[in-house]
Amino acid sequence: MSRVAAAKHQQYAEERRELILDAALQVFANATFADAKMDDVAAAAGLSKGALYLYFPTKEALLQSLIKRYALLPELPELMDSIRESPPSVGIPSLIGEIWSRLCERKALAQVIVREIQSNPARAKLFSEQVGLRAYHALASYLEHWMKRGELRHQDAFAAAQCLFGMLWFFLTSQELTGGKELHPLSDDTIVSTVARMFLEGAVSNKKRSPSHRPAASQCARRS
Amino acid sequence: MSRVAAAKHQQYAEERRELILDAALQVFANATFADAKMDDVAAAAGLSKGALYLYFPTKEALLQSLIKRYALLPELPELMDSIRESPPSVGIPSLIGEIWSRLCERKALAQVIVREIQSNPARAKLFSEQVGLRAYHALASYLEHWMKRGELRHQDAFAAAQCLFGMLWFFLTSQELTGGKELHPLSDDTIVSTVARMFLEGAVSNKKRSPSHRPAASQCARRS
Amino acid sequence: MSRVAAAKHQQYAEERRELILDAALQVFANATFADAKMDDVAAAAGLSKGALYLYFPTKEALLQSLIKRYALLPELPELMDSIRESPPSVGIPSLIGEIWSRLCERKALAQVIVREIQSNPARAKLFSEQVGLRAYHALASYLEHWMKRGELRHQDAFAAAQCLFGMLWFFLTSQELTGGKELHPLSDDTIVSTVARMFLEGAVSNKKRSPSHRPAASQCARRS
Amino acid sequence: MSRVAAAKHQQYAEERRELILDAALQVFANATFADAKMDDVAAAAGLSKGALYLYFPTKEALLQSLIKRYALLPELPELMDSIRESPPSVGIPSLIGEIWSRLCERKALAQVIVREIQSNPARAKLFSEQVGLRAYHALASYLEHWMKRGELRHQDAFAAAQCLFGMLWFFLTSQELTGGKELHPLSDDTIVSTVARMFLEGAVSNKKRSPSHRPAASQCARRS
DNA sequence: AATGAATGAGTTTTCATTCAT
DNA sequence: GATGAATGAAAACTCATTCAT
Repeated sequence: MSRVAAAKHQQYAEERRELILDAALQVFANATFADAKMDDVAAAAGLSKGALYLYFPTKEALLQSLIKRYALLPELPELMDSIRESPPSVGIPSLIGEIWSRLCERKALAQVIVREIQSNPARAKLFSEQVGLRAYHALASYLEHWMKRGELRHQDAFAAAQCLFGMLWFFLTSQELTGGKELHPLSDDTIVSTVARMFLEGAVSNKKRSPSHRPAASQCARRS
Repeated sequence: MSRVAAAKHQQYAEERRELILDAALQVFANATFADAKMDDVAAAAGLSKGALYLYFPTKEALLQSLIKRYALLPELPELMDSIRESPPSVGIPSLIGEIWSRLCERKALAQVIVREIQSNPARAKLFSEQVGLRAYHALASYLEHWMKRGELRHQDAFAAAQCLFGMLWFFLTSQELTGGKELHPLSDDTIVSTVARMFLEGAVSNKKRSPSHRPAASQCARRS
Repeated sequence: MSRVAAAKHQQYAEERRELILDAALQVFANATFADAKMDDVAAAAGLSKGALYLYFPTKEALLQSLIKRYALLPELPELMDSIRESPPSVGIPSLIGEIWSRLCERKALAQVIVREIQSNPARAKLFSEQVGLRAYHALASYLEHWMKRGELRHQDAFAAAQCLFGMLWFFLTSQELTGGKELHPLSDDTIVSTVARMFLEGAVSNKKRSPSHRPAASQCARRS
Repeated sequence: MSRVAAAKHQQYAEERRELILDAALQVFANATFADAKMDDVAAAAGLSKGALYLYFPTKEALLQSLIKRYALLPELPELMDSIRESPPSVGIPSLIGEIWSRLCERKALAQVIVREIQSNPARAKLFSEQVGLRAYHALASYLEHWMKRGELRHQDAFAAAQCLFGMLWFFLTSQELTGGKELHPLSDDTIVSTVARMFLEGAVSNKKRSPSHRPAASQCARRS
């Protein structure tokens, strides 16, 4: 086979894989991985069952490719770079807005990941190495940068990063869980601004807060 | 059968169910529900497979009983009652400490719930009605109470409650996901105090904050 | 479970295994192992497919159990013992008769073994260790015994043993191959006596053979 | 198409078939026919899978062509002709040497045949008619020729022929089975001379044998 | 009430065969 | 003629559920 033909080949195969991964994402999002049938994936991809196995050796490999390829937030490092020099009061709201809109686009993937990762060490490792830690490090390093400059309170940057992700993640995944969509719908704007203010300023009323006298914080600090 | 005998009967059956649910929780926590075998549940309970079916008609019923019975935070309303009159600066850190210790005890249950609920509408409805909303309402009503009194900033109380739960939940579930346990271990105290301060005060450094001029929040509000 | 109940259990399971192995032998003998279906084995055993897997973990394990358990000639060592003191002129014909009748009983097993063993190293090793070598050694040691006493010609005893088995084996397996059954049927007696005489005396006519002058043997020896 | 072009065509197709059969022989020898994949045959032939089907309609047809075309000992009749006038003491050792060297060359084919023929009536018939019987008849007729001349003992010539083939066949196929190759290696010369002497003279020591008084043979004859 | 052997529908995976290019 | 992607029927194996004991 000529070099050109081989390259065409490669590209075709890549398209096929993409097509199948898309289909798999749809199917895995609507049921547990274990409950999802390869038949359904095939049907969703408009292919025969056998064709799936031309591109992925097993069902498990299909899932792992899904986790790897559609990394949850592959663009996070770039996002972080773009706001690195913006102070948190500007950078964080903007960052949260970006993350939220991207997470919403990838809700199905997020669902699959949250469900399938914990129960399986191999998948957990894969996610942690390929996806999870990078995001933490990028955000934590941004926070540390501004802690040093005195804009942000000194604290464990990794823990603070988790607080931020935690709030967003919970809004994302709890909408179905709590029937939030019907019972207490929140607009994207509300979510983003709530998280941003909560992360930056907390819930305490402004008038109750004075630089000289802040019992809440000191108490809290003392407690731990 | 005499009334007394019937009662004994009832009690015995109840004990059996309890025994089986405990076993099921162990088993379901270590694997996906779909991957967990009834054989394993039976073995963990020290019973025969057949005996399981004397007390639960199907595997699915077993899971649903699990979700119902071991509600994730059944004592939350009482907890809220006990701090209702404490101002947030005192009540919130205390509440967070209590919730965290209870969540840690029930990590297995939390894992099962987070995994199995989303993929199945019936289970989601069950959780939402029986468990989820109550917790939100209790916390939201506490927050609203102190918003009215001017201690807390006015905002969507439901959203604020989600922020709080989100941070805790994420710390709970992300430890395995991100390899947090080995790579960046955080003590329970660190977690509790970090969440408490973050919820109350946010991440912004104190000296940067002035009652009269707060660009972060306004910017944030404008942005969204 | 009481010791008695456990023992009963064991025995029951053993009977089941026996039943299944019998069925498997029938099925594997009529088709290649690879072509035989577990459904067919189940049907032949009067059980469901699932029941097979209660007693044998895989199809391959079933075959290997078959090879091990129904060793082709487990009684050969005893047979050899019983004729050890008989001179070859008596012992060999008797031995051949015994072997032949036993082989005929186990024709199905022999077919399975001859087909399935060569293509799979694991099976070949199993057969060689569990079954094959013992038989060779037993016969070879008998032959050596009588070579030392001068009753048998000195030669490689292992090779001579193979000649004997080879003739019998070939009669056994070639009947279907060559259509021997219809085209040139041979009675068991003919086969046994032919092999016995051939092994002891060879094909050369008696009158042509003289102690002083034997061109055949010398020529043969010179050739190799 | 002109006659010439058609002939070229024919020849080309014939070459293709030859190429494929060679590849198939390699592949079928290393695994069971059922376990061998058409992909492997195609790869071994350096062709695409589709091309195989241009020359053989099915996998089964490929096997049957293999059996027919590469008849195990097509040259046996000629060999027999060439020794027809040599007395057995000369002709048999020479014949055995020739057969052995040819069998060794065609070990792969022999393996395929012995495995695949028995389990399938159609294949067995094919082999028997096309290949097996011719060889038997040729050898049997040679033996009968020299029985009549008094050089060989009178006996069933067909059975005697089977004895000869059986010994050789067994040496050929048992080398892997019994681990003979490692545990008790025999040189080609040893095998050929052992079989030749065994066939002609048997195992009995010469000094024990007297023309006038031979209990072994008579006993043997009486027994059966 | 308790058991655990048996069931069989349902799932993943394989591979001979086809056919559009 | 040649290719190899696609097919789909078939097979091994699993496991929730049943039921005779």
